[in-house]
Amino acid sequence: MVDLKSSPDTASLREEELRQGIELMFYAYRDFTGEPDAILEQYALGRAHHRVIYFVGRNPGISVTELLDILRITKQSLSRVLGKLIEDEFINQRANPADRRRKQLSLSDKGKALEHALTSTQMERFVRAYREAGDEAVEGFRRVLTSIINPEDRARVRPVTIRRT
Amino acid sequence: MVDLKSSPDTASLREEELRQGIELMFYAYRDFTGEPDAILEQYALGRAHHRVIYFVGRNPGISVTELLDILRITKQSLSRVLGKLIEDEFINQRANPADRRRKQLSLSDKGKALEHALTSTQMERFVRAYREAGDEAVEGFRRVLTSIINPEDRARVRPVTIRRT
DNA sequence: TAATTAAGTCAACATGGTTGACCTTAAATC
DNA sequence: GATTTAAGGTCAACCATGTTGACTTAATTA
Repeated sequence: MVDLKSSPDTASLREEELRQGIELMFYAYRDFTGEPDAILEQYALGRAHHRVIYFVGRNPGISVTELLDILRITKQSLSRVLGKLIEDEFINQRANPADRRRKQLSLSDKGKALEHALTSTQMERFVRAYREAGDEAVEGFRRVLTSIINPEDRARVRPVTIRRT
Repeated sequence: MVDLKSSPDTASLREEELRQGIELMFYAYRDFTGEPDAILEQYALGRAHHRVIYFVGRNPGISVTELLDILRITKQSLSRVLGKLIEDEFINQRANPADRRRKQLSLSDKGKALEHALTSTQMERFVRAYREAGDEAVEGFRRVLTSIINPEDRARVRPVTIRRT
């Protein structure tokens, strides 16, 4: 437990710092998802489809179960979203030859193009932010956000160890 | 425009760095909202109610229009959520004496208690993360996330200028 | 052969977004 | 004083994306 108040009426500096973190998360996430949402609308897709496209693109050959484990949604919820992406031919599936129950999901060329369009907007946002904030700040950003993630999931984010100079 | 690939087949180090930022945002936001969601369930409230409770608590006397401007949702969507919070007496409203069309929203004692319960879990997550990452990292985290926010909204996050020592 | 696992399906429902039309009250402006 | 504007609210319909629960099929493993 943490003492969040230092006096009855005034918020402590500590509390201000922590609330600032909370608000940064809210506003940053809101704006971070804004541009992709606008693109998705043109394809009659939503944010849920973006997440699937992103993680399939990032993990070619991923199975449905692995995808569920990343997204933390139910199979039924994924199936609606994934079904549409397969039907619209953004995503291909083929059986895993080693275990034919498993399906290997991957992006089609069309899917790769959309993934690029969506992710570009977010990458460009990070390019600007990293440039504005500086290399040292980027390292701090990574350290704090990694610690915000539940310990068991931290390894999911591939670490970038080599430093640019 | 930014060159996001340095070679046709292999993702560049630059692209890896940017994708790492994207994934940190996804996983951190997912876990950051997980604990409050569990508490909200006990009150038959959802994440939307949490956002309203948070920002009304943070800005006592805020008007509906100002709240809409923070949340970026429609009046109709807010009214459903806000209406329930008023009915359940988490939030009080009274007319602004200077302009009686405006309503001043504030948390009741019951609302403050819930706000505290919800926000505590997120503040404790930040306490741990700030401690793990260190003071220098915290400054970097703030700089990067601030730059991720659209410029016109950066001032919404109150800056913490005084450094702890 | 039996049990388990991966995947999928159907149905019903909840939450929290959206658009559009319309109303009331109060304040500001002509 | 009359008109316009602003703040807020309301009703209805719809949509996206999450949930639970029950059940099926095919393939692998014990």
